[in-house]
Amino acid sequence: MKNSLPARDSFSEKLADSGLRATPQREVVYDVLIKWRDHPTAEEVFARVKAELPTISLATVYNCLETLVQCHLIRTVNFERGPTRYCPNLHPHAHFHDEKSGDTHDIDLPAGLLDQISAILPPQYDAKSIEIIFRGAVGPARAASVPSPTANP
Amino acid sequence: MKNSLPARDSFSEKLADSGLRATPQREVVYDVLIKWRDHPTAEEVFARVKAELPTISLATVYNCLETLVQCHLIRTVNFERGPTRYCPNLHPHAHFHDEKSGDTHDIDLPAGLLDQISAILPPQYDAKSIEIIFRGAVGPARAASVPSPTANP
DNA sequence: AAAATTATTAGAATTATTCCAATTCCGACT
DNA sequence: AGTCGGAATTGGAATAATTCTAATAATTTT
Repeated sequence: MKNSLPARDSFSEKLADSGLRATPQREVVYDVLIKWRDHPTAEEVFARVKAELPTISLATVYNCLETLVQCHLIRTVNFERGPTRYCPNLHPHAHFHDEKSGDTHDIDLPAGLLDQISAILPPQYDAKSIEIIFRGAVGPARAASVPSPTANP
Repeated sequence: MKNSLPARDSFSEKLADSGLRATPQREVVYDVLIKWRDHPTAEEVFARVKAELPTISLATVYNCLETLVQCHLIRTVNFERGPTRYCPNLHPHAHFHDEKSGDTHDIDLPAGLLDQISAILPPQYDAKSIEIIFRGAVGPARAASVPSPTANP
């Protein structure tokens, strides 16, 4: 079975599209984001990348992150004052911020929802992107229609 | 004609609800937010408030803003890295960030939209609030069905 | 392989915010 | 009115996050 993600190829390609090179630092920064998809801060990325490239500097991590954002390989996430966080999920999705744990989860958006939301804008407004952020709590799995998973494989 | 906004009353009341006082500094900070509804930063609020209270300190502006947020008199707005901005509009609304001018406009939400959006969440997720941010351009009023404005009054 | 370009690095500088300790203010009680 | 105590304000120091700068290193081009 071959990997369905065109990640490695499109990684170099997307950089090349902007006339930039796929350096070891950029690769490892990107790999770290792909591997731990928990919306880390630049400092957290720095800590993780150092395991692989012990001599990398924080400035380089900032540079790489900025570069990857420019090339549309990753996105920034900003809610609450505080450090910017980074997200390699490029599909349209919302973020759910769990106020208890501080964790942020990606929420996939049903097709058409974004169009529906843009429809509320007055005609002069032309939205290039829409960001949706939920804040709240993630409870224990609520007993919904399925009574109990006991008999499930 | 009496003012339809219960602002001044509810201002003192909402503070009192939290056992806090309506000080001149808090009042002027709040007034400034009500008067210029352009989502200013703390520094901008500081500059505006100084016209009225020349001896106020930046620390006090931060304190007042924080206090007003606690009492649900204003809200914070955070998009882009950069300073937190403040908004006295408590009705459910989205923000449209004009990338040309840098201005942020409030967009009223039609009734039911927030419920509809929350409906996309898996059952364990309980959202206390939803934030919607548009980014894009506010163009000149688009000529839609009307072919040309030439003959228009 | 020299020149030119691009990328990385460490540290200084900047920005935004919070912390702290010292007054000042205000309301309750004498 | 005078005093006590908590609440609020203040200026400056401290911290956190990010950007800037100038020097070096790596890669590509000539």
